[in-house]
Amino acid sequence: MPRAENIKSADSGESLDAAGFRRDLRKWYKANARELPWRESQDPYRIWLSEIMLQQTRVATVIDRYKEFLQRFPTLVALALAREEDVLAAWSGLGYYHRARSLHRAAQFVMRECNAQLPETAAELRSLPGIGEYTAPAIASICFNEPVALVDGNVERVLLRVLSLGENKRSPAMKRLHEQATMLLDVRNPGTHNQAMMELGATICLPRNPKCSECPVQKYCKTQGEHETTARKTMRSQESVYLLATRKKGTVTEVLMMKRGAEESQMAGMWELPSLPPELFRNSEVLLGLRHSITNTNYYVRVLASKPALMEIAKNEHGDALVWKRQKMLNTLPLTGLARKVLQRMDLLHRPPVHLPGNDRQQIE
DNA sequence: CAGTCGTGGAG
DNA sequence: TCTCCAAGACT
Repeated sequence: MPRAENIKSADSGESLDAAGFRRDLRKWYKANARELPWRESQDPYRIWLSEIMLQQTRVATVIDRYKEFLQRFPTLVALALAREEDVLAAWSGLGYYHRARSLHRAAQFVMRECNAQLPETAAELRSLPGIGEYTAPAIASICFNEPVALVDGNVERVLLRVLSLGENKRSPAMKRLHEQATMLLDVRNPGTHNQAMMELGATICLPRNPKCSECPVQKYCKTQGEHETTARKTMRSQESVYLLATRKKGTVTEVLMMKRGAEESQMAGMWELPSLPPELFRNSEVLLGLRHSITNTNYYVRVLASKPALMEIAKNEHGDALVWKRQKMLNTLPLTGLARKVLQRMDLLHRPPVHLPGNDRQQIE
């Protein structure tokens, strides 16, 4: 239990040595910053892309996908001129597909209305689709040196701990976090400072088991890692069954695929394997079984091998949505993450759809 | 403004 | 195995 004598919590910002905090944080960051692909330049398009990809997505997941995406769409103009289908294909498996659609729309807007130059202030950036309260100052500070603070999940956690503000999302303290972040901001190096705050949260001030002994700003911290966490929603379970049907046309292998409706709330317009009613196949022999969790639902997935009877059921269920797709073209489709996983595991998916200049290595098999 | 939107990896 | 949740945005 916190001590009631801790009377400084209400106006904690005042009692913190902001200048010292900034200095120690900056020194630590210069010595310990991870080398990440998006830290190799300040090119606005590249920083922008990285910020969108990193939304609710781990650094380790993003690194390769970021490089591949840049190979495929090297510039803002290249992205703007692409078809949405191809943008989604490059995003396949990353999740939160509205990010890819927004990115694409914003690129088209910037190309047309801004002479292909990204706006340079947080306020202007904020009006672009997909750029919100966090991403706008991130781009503005990193690319254009605008002295604006940001609060992402990392910064929020760092500030709550350093200032001992508790975790109640509805508390007035929560609303003042941006002011606190602004107070701490290094206005001469805003981009570096903002990244340092996030880096601290991502590598030292971890949600569970923070590494306080390694923390460069431990002496400024009121809680020393004590931090309550709120309970999460429990996961639900749901079973699902998919059909994996292939056929040969001469030497060409084809796979039966299905396109999700444009009005679907999840993964609209993306491709997946034809689904079958799970209740009919409780005891069927399974080609592949796996679990796939989406938001707060665990999907227990069974994939069945093709039989004529199953084809009939699928045809009745989905009709014209079913399309035979050439196996070699599958990696150019915007596949759902689950479809990608299944096809990958069945060895039906070849290397990523990236044509590397100067790398004409042939497909294996 | 609370709900919704994906996914994979760590512990 | 199961829970947690990551550089949020949008409605």
